[in-house]
Amino acid sequence: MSRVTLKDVAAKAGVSYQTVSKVLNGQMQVAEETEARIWQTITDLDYRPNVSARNLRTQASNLLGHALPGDAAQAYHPILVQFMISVANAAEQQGYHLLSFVTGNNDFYDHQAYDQLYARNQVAGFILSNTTQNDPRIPYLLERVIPFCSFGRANDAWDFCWVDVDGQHGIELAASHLLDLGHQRIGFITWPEGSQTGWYREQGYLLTLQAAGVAVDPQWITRGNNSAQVGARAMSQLLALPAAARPTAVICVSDLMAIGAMNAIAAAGLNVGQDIAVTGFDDIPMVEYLHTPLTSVRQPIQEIGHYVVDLVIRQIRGLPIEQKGVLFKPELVIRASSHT
Amino acid sequence: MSRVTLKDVAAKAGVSYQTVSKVLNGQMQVAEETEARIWQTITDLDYRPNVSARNLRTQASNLLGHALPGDAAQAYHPILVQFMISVANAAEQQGYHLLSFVTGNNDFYDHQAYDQLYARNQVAGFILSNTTQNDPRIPYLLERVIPFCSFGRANDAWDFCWVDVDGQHGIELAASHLLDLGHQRIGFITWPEGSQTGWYREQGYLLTLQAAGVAVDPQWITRGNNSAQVGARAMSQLLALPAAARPTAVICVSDLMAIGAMNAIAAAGLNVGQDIAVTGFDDIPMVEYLHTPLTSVRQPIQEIGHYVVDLVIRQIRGLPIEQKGVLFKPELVIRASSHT
DNA sequence: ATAGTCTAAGCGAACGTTCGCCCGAACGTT
DNA sequence: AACGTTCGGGCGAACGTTCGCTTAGACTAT
Repeated sequence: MSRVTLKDVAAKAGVSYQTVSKVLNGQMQVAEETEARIWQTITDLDYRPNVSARNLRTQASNLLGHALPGDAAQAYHPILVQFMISVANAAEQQGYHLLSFVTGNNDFYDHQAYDQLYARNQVAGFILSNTTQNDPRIPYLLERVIPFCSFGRANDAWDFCWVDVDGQHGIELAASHLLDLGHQRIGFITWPEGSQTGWYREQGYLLTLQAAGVAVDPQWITRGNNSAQVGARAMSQLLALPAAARPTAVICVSDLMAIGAMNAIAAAGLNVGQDIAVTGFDDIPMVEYLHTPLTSVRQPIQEIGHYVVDLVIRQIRGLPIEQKGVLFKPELVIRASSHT
Repeated sequence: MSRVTLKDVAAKAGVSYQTVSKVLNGQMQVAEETEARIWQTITDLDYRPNVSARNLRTQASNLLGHALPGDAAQAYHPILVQFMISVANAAEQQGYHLLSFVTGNNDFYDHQAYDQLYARNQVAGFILSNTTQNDPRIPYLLERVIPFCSFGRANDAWDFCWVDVDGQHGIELAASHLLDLGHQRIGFITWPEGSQTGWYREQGYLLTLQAAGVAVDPQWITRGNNSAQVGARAMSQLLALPAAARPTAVICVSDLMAIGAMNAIAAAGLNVGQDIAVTGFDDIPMVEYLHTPLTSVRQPIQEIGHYVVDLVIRQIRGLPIEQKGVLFKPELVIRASSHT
């Protein structure tokens, strides 16, 4: 436990403890000489302010809450750790820390846990990830005027802070790249309808092909949950199409699905990159070293984390916010899976 | 901010606020009737105790610190998220929360951040992951009598709390399985020397082969960092051995390396599972759906997380600890990569 | 009837800060 | 010489709890 307090420092420096507090908080009403002496005493005694006392007095908290998916099995969100790291880094630069919690009863979007943490003054605000369309957390937090920022968009009608990656642009990059390579029949493996993220990416796919004068065959679009298994099944369906309709390239909305698709291609005796081009999304560390290295869309996760934190803290501190929603442009990392 | 306090509840219930506190903390000196009335008032007003005030008064904290690797690039620790989830779950069952922090200056084992958090009374103890041999954090924390528990062992001479997976046993399972299938020349792709985790796993490899009467050729053992790239390179080296010495099966100490090895096998025109058997370690969600599904050793990460939390909290609360170090047995999940 | 025990609840204090207000001294202005 | 201003620093109070001690009243035992 932190033994040395303000009073100890004050006693040794020969001032009142409130004066020490002033020095710590930079309220410049202290003579330079005195201030220097106090600082010296602080380092001499290795004094550290007590967080609870400070938070109690200021009615604040230096913690930002971030929910983890409560069920470990469904937890395969490949860039979650990277996101958390960038968030933690950014938060710490501003004197905040990250509180990771799981929501009860396997219900990731349960607002109880959010309510609890905020009402008890444990956290000053929240960072949301895995945001979905109609995400119930958002109206809940908005209504209570609880500071938060989401990684990911939700309903357009809701006026809240978010940062997202421009998935439409990411898929545009992939699609343009494939068109440039001469592909005309391009498949699209995506999530079930209703996914907002999926919708944006699909727009990128549809609009780019349309702009290139390619008529999209509805059979080219296959949907399923985010798993390699679904990717493989979807790819098999595409391969089963008659030769005239069969895609020569496939865009996947996640690396996981792309890996499954590549499996299915190999299982069918075809070569990824030569017979069929494949692109993924996320650029998880492993895809660089797959049998055929995977072309993938990389999100600027570092910047996103920093911006998310900035937006929450601005709300907490009551600072002005220029733009409530911000899109970051991803980049396309081209590898052999789309290059021959 | 939490508007309603003990005094508000007390006023409405017609008692002193200290009495309300007694009810909250179950100090049974309150008449049943009064207690019921107070509980009713608490729910009526939706009262939540202020965490900072409580922590200040009790000189405690309800937070457990856990360091994330500060550098996102090296952060590909596939089961880290699952570990965190199990830890957060277990902690919350005991009224604690998880504070995730990054250590400064890309030095994961920097003790400054630990010191800072503990001295400021921000956390009550720590959970260590990515523990290494000679891990400087351990003597540091021990010396200051800061409660902590490590996921992973370190120096045998150090007397501290840890929970680990029995890697030796895990590799024994893999090796026995391969021996049962008739393999005699079994390669081993592992981390550089000096890794304690690697050493245990290597023991499992060496002892199992030895017990089966197989003389291990030193050339079968290849080392490198934990990446698919290194796995591929190591596998290429093994494949380049003269036919009489070339392994017919390979045990990898991580799935990532196993994936790299499978790449190299495919690139050499051979078939995983038929020409060469491969096993991994971690059983990350994806390996089930690779081109050839990967046989892998699965760690009971849920139990590990719960036990780690239990050990820290016992230290914090001064409860007895029966056993300072605990090993959990992993299981082998057999798939096609070692099965035909 | 008196002393002793028990129960329910109240009260003051403290945890370590920060905040706002006050005050004395020194200085400059008219 | 009287007055306003600034500067450096002190002081009391408060944030919302928990803890230990005290006490009024009721009950029991002698």
